[in-house]
Amino acid sequence: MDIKVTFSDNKEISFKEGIPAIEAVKAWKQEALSSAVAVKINKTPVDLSSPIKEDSKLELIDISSSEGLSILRHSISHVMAQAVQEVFPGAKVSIGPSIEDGFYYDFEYQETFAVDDFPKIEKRMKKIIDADYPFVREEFSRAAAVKLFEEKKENYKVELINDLPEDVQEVSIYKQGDYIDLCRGPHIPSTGMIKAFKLLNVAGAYWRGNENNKMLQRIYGTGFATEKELSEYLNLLEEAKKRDHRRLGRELDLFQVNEEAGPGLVIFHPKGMLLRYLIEEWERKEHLKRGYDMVMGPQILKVDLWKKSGHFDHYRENMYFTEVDEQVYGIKPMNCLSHMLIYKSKIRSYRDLPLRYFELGTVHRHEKTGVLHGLLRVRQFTQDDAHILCMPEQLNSEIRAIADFVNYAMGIFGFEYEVELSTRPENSIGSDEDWDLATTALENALKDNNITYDVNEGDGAFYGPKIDFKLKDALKRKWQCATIQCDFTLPERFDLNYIGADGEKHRPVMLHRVILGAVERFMGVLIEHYAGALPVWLSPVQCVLLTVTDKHIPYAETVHNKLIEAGIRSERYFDNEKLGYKIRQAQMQKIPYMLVIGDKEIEAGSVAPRSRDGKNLGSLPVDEFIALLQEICAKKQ
RNA sequence: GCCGAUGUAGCUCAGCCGGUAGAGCAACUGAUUCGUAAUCAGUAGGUCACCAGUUCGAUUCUGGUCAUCGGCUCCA
Repeated sequence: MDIKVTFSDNKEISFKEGIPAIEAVKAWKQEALSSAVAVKINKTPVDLSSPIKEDSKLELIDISSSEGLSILRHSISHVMAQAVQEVFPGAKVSIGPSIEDGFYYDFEYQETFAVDDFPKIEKRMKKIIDADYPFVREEFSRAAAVKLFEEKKENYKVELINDLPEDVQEVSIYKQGDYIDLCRGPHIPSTGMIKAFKLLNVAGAYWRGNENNKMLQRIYGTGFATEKELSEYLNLLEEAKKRDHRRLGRELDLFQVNEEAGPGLVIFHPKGMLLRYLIEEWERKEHLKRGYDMVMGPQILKVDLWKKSGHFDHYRENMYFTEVDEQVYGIKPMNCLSHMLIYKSKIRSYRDLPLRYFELGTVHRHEKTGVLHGLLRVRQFTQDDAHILCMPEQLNSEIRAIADFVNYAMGIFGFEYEVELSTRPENSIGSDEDWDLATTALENALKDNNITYDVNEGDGAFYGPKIDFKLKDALKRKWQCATIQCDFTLPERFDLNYIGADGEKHRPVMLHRVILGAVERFMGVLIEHYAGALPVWLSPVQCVLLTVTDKHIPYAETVHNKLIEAGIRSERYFDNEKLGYKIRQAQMQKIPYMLVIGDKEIEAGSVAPRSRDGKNLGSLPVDEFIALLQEICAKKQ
């Protein structure tokens, strides 16, 4: 029987039923095959060798597409697994998917793999690639597959098969050479198609991502269609290293994390503190503009209050405690408690709502040692925190206002972000009804505002669901900064009320939210985002005066005073060095403007600005330069 | 917390098989007074992360602790 195949250019060709996709493609466009890794038959990605069984739409998956690349990388991970098992007999395989920038494969092996083993493994991989083994797909019954992997002592694969849903009767396996792996596919036609790959690092990883399970050894690698793309990617990794905020923090003298002081505790140096001050000042003004009240609570509160809020039961392992006069106090890991007490200090009317309490609140959290990371993950940090107490019917507009605020703020810094809705976790407090209400409120607000979002099941806070805003840094890592959490529970536990229009008591709803998140983390992300070259309005030093010789110092002093007077953060660099040297130093400090002062400038009463991107702005009267800088700052550039 | 790696001068890094340490840059001093990314010379600087053990002797070997890095888990 003949079947009809429609290609991507809408051309239709008839074939015998069961013809391999690759043969059909040959009849259509032979040359398209050279860079095709797989095909989609009626939108389902399958191997090029797959038979076409019915009238179908056929699309090629090219190696240059993101889908094609991920198939290629998945295939490389199989080749790596084969190589690892050949080099290290007895190594057990588990899973090996493609990921955003490459792939990994998790192994169990009695000895530990080291980066030094990579050349051996890579050499073996090359051999496998040169042999050009085809990837052969076979269907197995569940039982036969279990038997096969049991014989091979691949207990992780057996576990994977046994955990498949009951209605799954058949599984597919892939072979290349002597290597057999349980895999859904699709794969590239043969190993010879792999042109560029590299193993990157080894790390421990829990089997199935569960910390109660055995830890396996994960080898990370990456692969590309061409050598050129691979080397571009490796260069990018090098570049990313250069903009690591920990390195820049030291080079630009912004902050330190000192072993003597303690892990995860940041010490801000003058320039770092100035940056922080500038961010915080901007934020305070933005909050006042948007109807927030500034408040401030104490750093420690009696343990009973933490018991009342539920933190003691659900967050204790992350908290620090201290004892004063035989009374136990909890050092705050969150700012909400004081804000609750402020609300409770008076009888509130529905006319008072919403109330928006804002605090740059410093909190302490006992984070596990292994997660600490520069400014991005610390044990003491300051949140730009606010708690909004409102009537349920005000939730939607409040959430909208926060989302607008976040959007505005991220726009200032030029960050892209993604939105996630996180739902009820296992260890949580409150009734199902309240969780439903809260989750629906967040969801509706997102929908009403046409905000696209993903759902993150079970990832909410213990007291309520949340909307997370994840922004992307220079290394494409996503960082949670802004978040909105909807909470019916704390108002209940603290018995918060307002008097409604009906004269009766009602329960307000609370939103917890942050815009930048933690100031420390945000600064870390900012530093990487700008590669240390902060915009002028945030630069701790906005311009530096460079004298050509000592005799230019008196004039440069008068210019400096004028700049300082005008509120510009100017620095003097009058050292007895050649101009080129001073420019290099200023350049490495990423100071936005270098003002060269020599005979010409003294004569003209001007400065000669050079921007850090290497442009000379010619000779400019001092007042004009001041006006220029002020204009740039006003535009938050 | 878990897996692995690492810890030598302010920074980046050498230091073979155990005999108490070097380089470049930075710093300091002097000379030089110079026009858009490194002037020259000299000087100083280290309990080799910390604590034990093995040894005649440990930066080097062994064990432990702490910290950092790459991941996992967790998270602002």
